[in-house]
Amino acid sequence: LVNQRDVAKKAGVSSATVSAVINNNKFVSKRLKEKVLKAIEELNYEVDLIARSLKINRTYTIGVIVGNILSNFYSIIAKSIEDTVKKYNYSMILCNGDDDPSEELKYLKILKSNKVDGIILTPTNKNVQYINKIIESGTKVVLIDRLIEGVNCDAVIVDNRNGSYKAIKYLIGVGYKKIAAIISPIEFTTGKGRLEGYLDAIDEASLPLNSKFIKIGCSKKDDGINMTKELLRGSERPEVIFTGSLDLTLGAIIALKELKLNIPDDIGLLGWDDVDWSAIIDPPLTVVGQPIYDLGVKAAEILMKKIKGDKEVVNSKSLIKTLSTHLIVRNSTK
Amino acid sequence: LVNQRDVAKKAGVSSATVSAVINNNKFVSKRLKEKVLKAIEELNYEVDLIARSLKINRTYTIGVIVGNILSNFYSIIAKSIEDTVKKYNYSMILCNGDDDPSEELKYLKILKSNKVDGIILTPTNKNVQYINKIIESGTKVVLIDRLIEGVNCDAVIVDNRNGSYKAIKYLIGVGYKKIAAIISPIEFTTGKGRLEGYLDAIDEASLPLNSKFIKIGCSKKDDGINMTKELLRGSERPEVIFTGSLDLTLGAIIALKELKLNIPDDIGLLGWDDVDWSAIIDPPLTVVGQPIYDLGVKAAEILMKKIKGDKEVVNSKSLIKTLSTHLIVRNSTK
DNA sequence: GTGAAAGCGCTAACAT
DNA sequence: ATGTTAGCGCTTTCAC
Repeated sequence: LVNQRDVAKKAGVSSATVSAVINNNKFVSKRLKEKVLKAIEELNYEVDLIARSLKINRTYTIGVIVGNILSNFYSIIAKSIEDTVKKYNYSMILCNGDDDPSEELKYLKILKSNKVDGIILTPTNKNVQYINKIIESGTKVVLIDRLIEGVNCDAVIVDNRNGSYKAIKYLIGVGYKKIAAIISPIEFTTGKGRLEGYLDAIDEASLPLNSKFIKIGCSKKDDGINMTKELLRGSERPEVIFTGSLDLTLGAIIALKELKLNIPDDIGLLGWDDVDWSAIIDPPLTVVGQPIYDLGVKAAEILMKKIKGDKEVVNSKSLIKTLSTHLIVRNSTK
Repeated sequence: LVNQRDVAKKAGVSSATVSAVINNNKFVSKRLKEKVLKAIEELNYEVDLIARSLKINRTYTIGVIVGNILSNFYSIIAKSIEDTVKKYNYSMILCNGDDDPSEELKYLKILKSNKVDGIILTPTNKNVQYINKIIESGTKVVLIDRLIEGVNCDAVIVDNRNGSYKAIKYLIGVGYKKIAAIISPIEFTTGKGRLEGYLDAIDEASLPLNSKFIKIGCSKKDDGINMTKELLRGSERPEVIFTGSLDLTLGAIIALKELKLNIPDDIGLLGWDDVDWSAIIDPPLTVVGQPIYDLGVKAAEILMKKIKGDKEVVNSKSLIKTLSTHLIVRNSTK
């Protein structure tokens, strides 16, 4: 490995001069600068970013930990964050927390050790202590999609309760009475809010609440498949299913197709998230759409401001930005 | 920040002893060990992985650079790699090369500086020099999905030419004559192979070759949309379109729906890659399926073996593993 | 068994 | 304008 000293030796200067040339932060005479550049060229030298960051504690990269790398929802989030930070000359490294606290912790540690300047994550609710430690250490953090108690930091989320409420209200409006819901864990604010909206709408319409119609579990595709099947095994069949996340929706569709149930004739389906395939599947899906790309953009922008030391943002300890959802009616509901 | 010296001071030992305790690689008396552990506990100390790796040149993490983070194809690849390396107690950080040589180079540098023990990437063909440099520096590399000339390293790919050949042959078999193809750039071995298969099958059947029926461009969704529309603007309309990548397929479907063309009555569609939505869209898609998850598993396993210094793998300079594709016939073709 | 000290590659005072 | 040097936090050889 060729290092700064090798370059310095070859150019006949000190390593400080080499550093100055590389970082362009001190005046170096044209003559020496050229010598150094030439030596760098010839030796094919490259700065060791890791050694540098050991020193300066800054890397110009941010880390992102998402809930489930397989989900299109998180792909879009990741892409929007990267697109945004790229404008600030920042790079992004992505980690798969997999909605698993121990994986999350592992990657939090890796990111911290790699001295990323900031972290954006969809938190599980088990690592608040460590997250606080990271914040105290000076690394900027912003939460996305989910909130957690006990950590004081900015976040950008969506009006979960309201999105869900509007959806169920719509279903009731078009005549559905037996409405089932498949929701992600209520320890997450997403699951909690989406369940609340469901409950509120059912209550408001004075519909009987049937606990057998409510399934709560992890939010991956397979969980969606399983919970849908469970739901349909019951003696009483719902007229429509509301699924409270993208992958839960995907799972429900797969299960319904497998059971050869026609949507919406045999059973209706109202999903969460509007993505590429939402409109092209059979039938096109009625969904609660959330501004996924925007979620990432907003989070990244807040993070960049915090990193740059923007007073307004830095002073407000925990700014929570809530974006709104909107109902998109297509053909999976009658 | 609390460091090893702080722990050493608190425990009344030397920092060498602290290091020994942490790494469990020297004999330390029970008495001192306990003291050290207690100090670590009380100070909430954590090793700085980056400082450590500056010293030992090992991180127990690998880096993955994918072509397009938005594509489900790459999500699956990433997940399968992570699942696999996790078994070896390795972590994975993911970067979005975005099929852009300069982004790829940027992330290659970041990964190298972060001293990842290995890298898996779907290469563009512009950074062979740098990739070779990385390999020479001792970092293990394995290519996935695409091959590039001029770099000597292991790779796992798919039988592109054959997959495409079988698909077109099938189309010809069921009576299609005017067969269009939308393919990713032929500088990539994927695009090249898939085009070859198309050409070979057309040739073998002595069908006239219509250059207007061949569109070659980037492999993102929007490119698929645009090329499909271009194709349909021509005076002569193909009877069926073959799309040579997942996102190209997605784009074609979106474009066709937008143009209100019925699949397969107005025009047939044969796509590439079998993913979650392939079978649930309208109509269910006939596709060339490739073992996506397996691609990642194989690549990760080879990488792990190289990192562990497995003789067999390390000695064979550039082992290319080719997995096979298979045609899945559904309803998007007549 | 344990500790002192050198050094990984870099940056930033400080001295010249 | 350029060089000397200390030190970021860690590991590891070599004394003791």
